Amino acid sequence: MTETAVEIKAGSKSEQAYAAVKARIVEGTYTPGYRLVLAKIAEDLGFSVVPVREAIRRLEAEGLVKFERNVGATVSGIDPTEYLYTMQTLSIVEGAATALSAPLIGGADIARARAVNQEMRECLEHFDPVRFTQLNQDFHSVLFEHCPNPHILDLVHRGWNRLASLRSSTFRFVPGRAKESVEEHEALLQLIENNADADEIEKAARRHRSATLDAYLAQTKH
Amino acid sequence: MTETAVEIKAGSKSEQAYAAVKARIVEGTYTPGYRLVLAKIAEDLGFSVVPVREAIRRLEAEGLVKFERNVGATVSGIDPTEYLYTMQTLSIVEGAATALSAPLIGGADIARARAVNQEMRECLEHFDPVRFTQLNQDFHSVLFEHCPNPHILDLVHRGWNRLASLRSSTFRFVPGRAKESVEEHEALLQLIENNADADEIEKAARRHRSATLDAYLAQTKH
DNA sequence: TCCATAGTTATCGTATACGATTTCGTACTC
DNA sequence: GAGTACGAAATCGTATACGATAACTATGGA
Repeated sequence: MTETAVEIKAGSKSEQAYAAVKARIVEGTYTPGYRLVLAKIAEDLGFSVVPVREAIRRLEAEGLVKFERNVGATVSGIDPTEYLYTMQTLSIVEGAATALSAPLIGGADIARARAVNQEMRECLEHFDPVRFTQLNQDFHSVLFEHCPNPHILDLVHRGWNRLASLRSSTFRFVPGRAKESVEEHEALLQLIENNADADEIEKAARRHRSATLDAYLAQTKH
Repeated sequence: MTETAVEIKAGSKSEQAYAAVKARIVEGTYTPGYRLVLAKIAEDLGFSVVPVREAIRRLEAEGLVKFERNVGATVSGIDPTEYLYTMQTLSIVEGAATALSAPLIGGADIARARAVNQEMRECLEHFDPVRFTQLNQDFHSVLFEHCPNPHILDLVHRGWNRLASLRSSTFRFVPGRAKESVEEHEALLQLIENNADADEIEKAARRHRSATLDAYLAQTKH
């Protein structure tokens, strides 16, 4: 009886394993290339391998893990090509998510987003890439929390997870982009506030993402 | 030695099971609501339940199957809300896929697409909804086969699979839409042929999908 | 007659076990 | 010394087995 709550929260071992491994990947404990040995993970968690296998397979479907037959699973890295694909896709689904959410975003949401954005500005000055990246996600979460289409929202989240291993790399490697980003946030908020055309909002949101991609490409091309 | 080819083709049992069940769902052998009993499927295929479980989980991740803990798996149906979400998402990703592919589509591709579209016209006259739906997919496959972003292409395919259970329902239930669709195909081809603006192509492709959704909504609203 | 409850059955969830495959290391040959 | 072949260790893939959970059925009481 006393443990019912815990059990409900825990869910099946397969799900626990999924959540555990995913968390380790997203938070960076398991870095790209890390070899995920089923038996080892199972032992760590105190489970058998069967639920762990299921978890890995699920992560594979989300692109976080590469699972090769009779060889094993490794944490997916993001090579430049993958990065391009992912950012391009994110640009599209974030654009759509923003446009769909915009009419549902109220004054309180805008205020919250502004507060987050303000904190991001401060992170710029104190040079705190980790917090900046977290806040960046928070900012967009505020925009998307009213998104009327859960499928699209799901695609956004998958993209974010896929990029998780690059945590704050843009901030570090593409100087100036972070500052631009903050300004684009404000511009986006104003468009939403003024009930701008859905098309215009979508384009702005898209560009916000693809500009980061472009900055990255410009940086790495030589 | 003689069986190597077969084994390679077969892949792991988990994959075989995935392919088998997916095929049965997409082709309509398992209709929405159908109860997928692990032991039964396993027996059918001659496997044990473990690889079948993995297969079902994968299908769940794609939205084709609903898997409830300690209850079992059923083939997902598409209620009007789900349909809306899926079509809206498809509209977005197909729009993007078309716009990205357009510059890579050559004269031969256009010709092929036109031939398919012509056959679709004939299906209209002979009233052949099944073939029409197949050709419709073929048409778009021609457009997308050069898509430079495999992630986006994957999203398109997932959407198609998700709609598979509704096979040809639009044709049947929304009179006139099929004819419109064929005309929009031709218009789309002309835009691509004339190297129209990417934006314009994207919008046309989007509208092509969302018009079907609108027709459906208009039909069901009363 | 209808509802509640206890027992039964069907099905799921996971552990364990073992055969299959790959990988790595070692010894042997050229 | 380099390359090949063989063998051992690690790891995966799947079958089987069993405990846990939920759905079903039948029985008794209101």
